[in-house]
Amino acid sequence: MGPHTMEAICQKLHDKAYKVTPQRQVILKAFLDHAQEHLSAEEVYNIVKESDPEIGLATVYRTLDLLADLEILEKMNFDDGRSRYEFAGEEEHHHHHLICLECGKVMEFEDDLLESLEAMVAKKTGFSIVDHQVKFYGFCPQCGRSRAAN
Amino acid sequence: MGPHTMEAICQKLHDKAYKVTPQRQVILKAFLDHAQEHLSAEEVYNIVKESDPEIGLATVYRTLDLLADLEILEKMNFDDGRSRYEFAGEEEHHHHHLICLECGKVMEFEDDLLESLEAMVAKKTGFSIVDHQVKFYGFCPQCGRSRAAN
DNA sequence: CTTCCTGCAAAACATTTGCAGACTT
DNA sequence: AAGTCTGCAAATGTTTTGCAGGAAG
Repeated sequence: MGPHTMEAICQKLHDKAYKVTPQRQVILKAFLDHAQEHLSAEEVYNIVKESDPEIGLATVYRTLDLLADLEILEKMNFDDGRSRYEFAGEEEHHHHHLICLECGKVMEFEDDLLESLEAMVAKKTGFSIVDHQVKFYGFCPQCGRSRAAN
Repeated sequence: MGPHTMEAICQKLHDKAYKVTPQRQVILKAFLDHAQEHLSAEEVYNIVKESDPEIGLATVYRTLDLLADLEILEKMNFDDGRSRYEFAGEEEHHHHHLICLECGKVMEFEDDLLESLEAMVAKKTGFSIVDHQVKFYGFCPQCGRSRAAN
C-alpha cells in the first residue's frame, strides 16, 4: 500500500523475491501513464506493445494477476465482459465508480461514508467484512443532456 | 416490476408480444423454485433439464437475456467468472450482497441508506443516477470461526 | 400461416496453462 | 548456476451466433 511509483513497486517486487523484468516494468509504466483509466488486459497489451512489440498477451495476464495478488493493482468488473485494473487504493481510502449506461464512461467518486455502513452490516449479519465495492449506474452529464433533448 | 409470479410474468411477455413457450416457463419456474439463490446459466440449465431434457443451453442464455432486458431478472457478477441472475428488486427496494471470500457463499442484506448517498453523489458529480450496486467482501460466520481457530 | 423460438454445432471471446528457451539474480 | 519468467500455441470455460426445422399466436 505504498505510493504508486516505479521505484516503490519494483522495490516491493524485489523484497518479495519476484524478478523485476522489463515486461513487468513496462506494464507498470502503462498504469502510471494512464492513471484513473481502468485498463483491461487487452488495452494494457496494446499500450505496451509500442515499447515492447515482442511481449505476449499471456505475460500481461500473468503480470496483472501478480500485481493484483500483491495488492498493487485492484481487479474490477464493470460488466463489460472483461476485467479491468487500476492502482489499489491507499489504506482504507476507497473510491467508488459511476458507470454511464449510455457511453460506458467510468467516473470516480470519493467517499468514506460506507465505513460506518460496513460496521453496521457486520453487526447485523455476523460477517467479518474486509472490503466493499460500490457501483452507481446512471447517465453522465453529457449523455444526460442529449437524452433530455430527445 | 410487478410481483414475481408465473402468471404476472407470462402476462408481461404476452403484452410485449413475446411468445410464452414451455422453455421460458420452465426457466421461470427454476427461479421461482430457487428464490434468493443467484443461479448461473449452467445451474439453470441443469435444473431445467430435469423437466425438459431436450432443452438447449443456448435457449437458457437467450431466455436469461430476454428476462434481464424486461427487468424481470437482474444480471449480476460475483467475480466467479460467470454471470448470475435473480429476480429484479421491486421498485427502489434494494438489497445488497455479502460475499464470503472463503466459501463463496452469498448472503443478502437489506438497506435503504444508500438512497441518500445516491442523491449526494448525483449532486456532486452531475450524473443522473438510476441504480446502484453494493458488494461487501468478508468471511461468513462459519468461515470466520474456522479461520480464527487457526 | 407468419413470425418468433428452439436445438444443434460451430464460433467468438476472455483467460489460463504446458512447455522449451531466455533472462534475472 | 538456479530458478523464475517469457512467448507461443493450445486448451479452457463462458457466452454468442447461424441456420434449418418446429411451435406459438
